[in-house]
Amino acid sequence: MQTPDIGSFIKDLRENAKISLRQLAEQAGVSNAYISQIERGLRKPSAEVLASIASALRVSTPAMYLRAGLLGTDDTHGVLAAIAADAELTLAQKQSLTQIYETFRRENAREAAGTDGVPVEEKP
Amino acid sequence: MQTPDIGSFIKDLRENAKISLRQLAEQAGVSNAYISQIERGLRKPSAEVLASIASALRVSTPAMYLRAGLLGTDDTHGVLAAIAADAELTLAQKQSLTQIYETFRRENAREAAGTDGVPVEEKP
DNA sequence: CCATTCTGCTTGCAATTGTTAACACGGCGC
DNA sequence: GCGCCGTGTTAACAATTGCAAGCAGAATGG
Repeated sequence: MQTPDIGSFIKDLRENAKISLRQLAEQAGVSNAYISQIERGLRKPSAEVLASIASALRVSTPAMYLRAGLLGTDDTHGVLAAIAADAELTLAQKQSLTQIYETFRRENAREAAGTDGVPVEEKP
Repeated sequence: MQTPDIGSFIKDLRENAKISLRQLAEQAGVSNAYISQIERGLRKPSAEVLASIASALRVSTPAMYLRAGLLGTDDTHGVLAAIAADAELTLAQKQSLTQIYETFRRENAREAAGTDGVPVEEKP
């Protein structure tokens, strides 16, 4: 596994924030016992719990996922992730953009020829 | 939940790719029965399984997470997600950049103490 | 000295994930 | 008719998540 351990990452963040196990548990909405087990690597938290903890620790969800090994590297261009995490788009807009982008990518991969009818605008 | 169902999304992608349940299961490395249950909304797949299915269906992991409701809206600027998904950075570089960025953001939030949702207790 | 109140840790327990069987239905060849 | 492979579905099962409740130890104060 690429993740050395997500527990010590969370623990570092928690101690850096100078809050106790129970305080973090309360803010994240999970039990204190579970936080303890997560920090020592005894349990592997789900994505939902991971996101809650990230929110409580003022860390972005993608950052936590990346650390947990849930977000990989080579399967995508950066564009999609940027879309997914952009705070200035609504969820519907994200899904539309994402789906369009994926459709384009699939078609490109299938045909592999440059006959492209719809130009793709690059957004800085 | 904002996601009506992740199952029909997967099913649509699978039928669009014209592959069977078992083919998708094999490529994703999960059981065929489980794919069936997921597509009908009987089970909620974990992030790992979701990522495997996404890979098998040639869809990016963030796109799948977004569709499953695991990736939210208000968590960050697009910067971090872009870092996470950038194929030209090593994992270690991503983590370093991410951590630095998060640290900056935390310090900004701490010093610009004004319109804040959750107060941070400071011990004098 | 004892009570209180922190800290984190351990122990059962319910709910869920994900698998390995099977199952029913349908098409095609003998 | 009978097999054989294909589709998706269901049932029983082991493994895991996540929680409520209680544990020991240290600090503080009556």
